[in-house]
Amino acid sequence: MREISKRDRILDAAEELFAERGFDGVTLRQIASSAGVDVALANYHFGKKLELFNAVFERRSALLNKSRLDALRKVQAEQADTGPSVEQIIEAFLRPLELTQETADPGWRHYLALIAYVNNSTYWGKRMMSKLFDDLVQEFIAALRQALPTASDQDLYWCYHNLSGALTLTLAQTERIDTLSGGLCKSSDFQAAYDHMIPFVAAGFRKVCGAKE
Amino acid sequence: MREISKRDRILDAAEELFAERGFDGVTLRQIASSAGVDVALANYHFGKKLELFNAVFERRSALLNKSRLDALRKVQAEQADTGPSVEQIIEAFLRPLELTQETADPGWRHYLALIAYVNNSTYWGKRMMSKLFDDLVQEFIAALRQALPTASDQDLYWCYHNLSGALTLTLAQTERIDTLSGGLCKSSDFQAAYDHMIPFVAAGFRKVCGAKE
DNA sequence: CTTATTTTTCAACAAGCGTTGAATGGCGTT
DNA sequence: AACGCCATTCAACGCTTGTTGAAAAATAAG
Repeated sequence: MREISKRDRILDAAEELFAERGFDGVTLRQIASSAGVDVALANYHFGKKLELFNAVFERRSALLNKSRLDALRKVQAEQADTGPSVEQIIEAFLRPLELTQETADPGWRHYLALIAYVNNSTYWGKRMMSKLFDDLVQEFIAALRQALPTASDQDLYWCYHNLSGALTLTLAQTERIDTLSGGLCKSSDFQAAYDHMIPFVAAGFRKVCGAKE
Repeated sequence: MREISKRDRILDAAEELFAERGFDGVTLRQIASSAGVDVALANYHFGKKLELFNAVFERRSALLNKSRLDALRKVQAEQADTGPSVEQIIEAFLRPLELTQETADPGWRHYLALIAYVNNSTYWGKRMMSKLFDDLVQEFIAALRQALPTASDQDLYWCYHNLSGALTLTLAQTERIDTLSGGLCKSSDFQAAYDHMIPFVAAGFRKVCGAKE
């Protein structure tokens, strides 16, 4: 069993704490303490606090984007003639996020909550989301445009906005749905969330963007 | 034209800044400076920083809840025989939030962004959302349960979760959809957002919770 | 073993934080 | 005009913050 380097322990601790309390709600001393290292070590490895935040945000983004894009390419290849259905595209958009549930690493869960925090904030979203996730999103929207040839771009983007919102709240894992439902639904159960989200969102896309009958 | 009291100016400034940067991202000195008052005045009127945060969050909640509940009661009275449709219920849930666009007061916009911030955070959500908004939400879910008599409660709550997510991201007004769509969609245009969200979400509810054909 | 390099800790800095008690101001009542 | 009462400011407190340069420890190289 490989030892985890102190550098990685700092990233892990920062990931968890930033996800829980945001950039300003966490001090470098809390991070260092949680990682079991001196406070100056974060500065040595990553520079300023903001650079540590960026490092955390970027660490897993490439891997995540690749696994989602791979899923899209796969259904596109399988349905090379007709093109993938709306459900298949949304499935490819969401299911790779479950990857985080299977691995033993709890860091993925914290990371997804961090994405939700950034995506829901004007201030942080502008600084961090576009650079890392815009290309991927436009790929998926292009696929949806093909699956819904009668859709206007405006309708398409508003529908994506609804999907993005439902996803963001899921990633945030706020446990609010647990309370509201009296324990019937669990924020930690991504699979159940996506099982419901995929048909929900697909029906929404078809209704708003589908061919008028 | 009535002068705005310094007490209210503090609430307004705090509302705007908390919505933008979160509880920990704002200092009392920034709030005081933005309100044009001394830093000690916030403490005189509201006590600790956290109490000011609570005061901001509670200030508009009763009025907002009333206007949404009134909208629900109205469609329920209009459709006393059959009960309101899914679309009508969701319309009553969302449209009152537009109220904020018509009034000249920009505070409502900041307030809704603050709700989004709180609702998307595990930490703040647990402390602030339930107390003020649970009763209202359960009212709407009860109405939806009646409109969708074949639905299981679990399906119902997951669908509400999707609605809540789409709404939360809308309230956050992150302008991310503006960028993605190349200006075609505007975060500031609540009406366009709800025009698309209502049919989108209604179709989702029907798909997941509707009678199997 | 010695040296060179990287990693980690130590100790401290200036700046900014939330908060407070005392002083000041304005304003209606007597 | 003197009083009392809020509202507001002033000045300062003890504490925590992010950051840094130098010391120490660990690791790698010769």
